[in-house]
Amino acid sequence: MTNFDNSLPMIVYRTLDAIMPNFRELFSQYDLTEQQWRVLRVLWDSGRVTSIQLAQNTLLPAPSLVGIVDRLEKKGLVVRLRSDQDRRVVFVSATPIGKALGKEVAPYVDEINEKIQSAVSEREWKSMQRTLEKISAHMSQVEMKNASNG
Amino acid sequence: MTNFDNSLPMIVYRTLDAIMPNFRELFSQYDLTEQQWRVLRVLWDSGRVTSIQLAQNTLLPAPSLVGIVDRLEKKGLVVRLRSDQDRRVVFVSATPIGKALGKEVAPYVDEINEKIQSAVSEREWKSMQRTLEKISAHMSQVEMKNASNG
DNA sequence: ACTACATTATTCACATATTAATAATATAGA
DNA sequence: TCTATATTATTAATATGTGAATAATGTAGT
Repeated sequence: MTNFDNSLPMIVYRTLDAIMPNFRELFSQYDLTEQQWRVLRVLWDSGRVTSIQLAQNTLLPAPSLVGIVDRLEKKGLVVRLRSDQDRRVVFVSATPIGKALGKEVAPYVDEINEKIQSAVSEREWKSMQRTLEKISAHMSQVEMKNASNG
Repeated sequence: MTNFDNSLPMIVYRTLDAIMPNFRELFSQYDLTEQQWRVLRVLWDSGRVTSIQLAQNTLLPAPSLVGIVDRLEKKGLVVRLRSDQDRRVVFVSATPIGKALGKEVAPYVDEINEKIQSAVSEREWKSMQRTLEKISAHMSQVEMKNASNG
């Protein structure tokens, strides 16, 4: 059980359980989900972005993004625009209303993030971040789908 | 963006994206989801457990546990038993088959966990864990539901 | 131009997360 | 005993995650 409770997944899930309700409580006041806010946050300072870039920048899976962007579009916060150069590509961008909402919420998000960081020293924080990045680099399974050409 | 990419949620999600596929790949070989394995793992060395305890020990939300336990029960890996002392309470316990499966998978899970830990020194690991626990303690909103009696 | 393959976004099927509500049961107090 | 309230598990409604498949389009090579 020590083994289980001290595994990285459980450590990380406990952390998320502690911090995410703070964000969700905020976002619900603006009728946003956490994922919807992540999309707004990325579009807000990225101009227009393809679905693939959006997935990378928000860390949201592409199939989930379809529904998330659908709902944001229905609220008038973002728009989709098909590329002329490559008809497969779809650009997503925030509307003025979407950008305004993003900027309205951002200060409160920053506030929560600052409260989180204030729990530990800056050295502890950066150390933790480096440790998690080391682990990520060590564990990422790149396993190129079609690497039969080497 | 620096602010966004370096926020704890994004740091943590990047970590999960790097490590969780390793576990899921393993569990899928046994027709288990990650959540289903967490339930087996807890029941495996906890005997019988109420739904509330199961939620606490697995970190899975109670409403999700209903379906997860349903599916495990359908596979013959766990059983539900209503308490006689308190008819509201439902005990969940692993069947012999469930325990056997848990013990079969466990070594491979340990292997992945060891690989994860091997990415950093033991001092780094414990420091990271302490940092995240500090943050959790700092951010947990206890907000007792009915604290109108004080 | 044609064929084989790659890429992009989406759909599909299923499992889980989130929040609020509910049914069944328990418990304290008038 | 009766009533108000609390507790436990579950259901309901909606949103998202996961993995595989698909439609539309692009590209390289013949």
